[in-house]
Amino acid sequence: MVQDSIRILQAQGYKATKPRKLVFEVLEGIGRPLSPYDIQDILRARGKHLNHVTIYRTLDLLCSLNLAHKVLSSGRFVKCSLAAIEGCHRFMICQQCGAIREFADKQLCQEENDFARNLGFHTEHHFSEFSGLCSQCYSK
Amino acid sequence: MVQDSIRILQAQGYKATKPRKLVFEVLEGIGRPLSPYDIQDILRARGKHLNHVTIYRTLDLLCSLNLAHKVLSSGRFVKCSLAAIEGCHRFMICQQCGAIREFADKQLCQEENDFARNLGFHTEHHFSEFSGLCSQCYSK
DNA sequence: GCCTAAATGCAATATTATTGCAATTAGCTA
DNA sequence: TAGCTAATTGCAATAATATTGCATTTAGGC
Ligand SMILES: [Mn+2]
Ligand SMILES: [Mn+2]
Ligand SMILES: [Zn+2]
Ligand SMILES: [Zn+2]
Repeated sequence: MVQDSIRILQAQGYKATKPRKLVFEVLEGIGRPLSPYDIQDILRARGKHLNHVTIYRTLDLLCSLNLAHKVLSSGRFVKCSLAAIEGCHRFMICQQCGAIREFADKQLCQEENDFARNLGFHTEHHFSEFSGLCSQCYSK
Repeated sequence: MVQDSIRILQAQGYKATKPRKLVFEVLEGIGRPLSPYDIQDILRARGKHLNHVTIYRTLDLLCSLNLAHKVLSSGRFVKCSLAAIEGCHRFMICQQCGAIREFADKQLCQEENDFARNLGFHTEHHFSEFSGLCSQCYSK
């Protein structure tokens, strides 16, 4: 819900502004990764006009609060679908249809952290995206 | 060695051109991730002038042959340091000093593939970057 | 040395992202 | 509810990153 996210913003001392609500509504409603300019176009089509700088700033804020994520392999943004689930949030992305699914797994993270630790590296965050075929596309 | 990589290019039917050697020399020599324009600047300082389009095209080629990789979290490029090692190549990147280390681990890949498979996803490639502290920076 | 497919350079253009500053607004307080 | 103020937004300029089509050059085979 947009409402929930807005409450989180406010709880952190950020204002619940109209532009922020609009950007979040788009991310929530569309469900797939969008570039800042995609978001601007979608809003324009709805008769709402936002400066792209505002959109960038809003996305930065949402990402900093883990309410959204930047998908690095495409440079686009999605709403986080895992709410308050701890640990690093990852994506599986179908290279055929573009479907994206977010997941988290503590054990996987732990194994990666341990592996890195053995090499002397202290991990604070994982970026991790799987590319492949979703079940639908695979069965074709 | 630049020589080895050039041989791989040729083995695939690509020409061993001067621009390609120059770009590869820079990646090899500098050792840390560089943007296409960084590479252009470095070459310019050495009295060599390459069009940025050529650099982009060379980097695309090198990446397609896994002789280099794009580090997605920064958008920069590094020479592959794992030569012919199978499986997906990952990075650990120190957020303090920028040191980058490439690694591969079959078991980690297998566990990730299995995990995704359980969710119905058939993985073809992992993209994965760890962010944290290298041993040097950690001990400070 | 010649030939040709492959690669490069160039110019234009598109896309993505950031900055400083003036104008506006959300949320607090009286 | 009106007024206040820090936070936020819009605007304009600019930077950084990336792609395209086409004319020119070049590597590598003959
Ligand atoms: Mn998430
Ligand atoms: Mn590699
Ligand atoms: Zn699919
Ligand atoms: Zn370090």
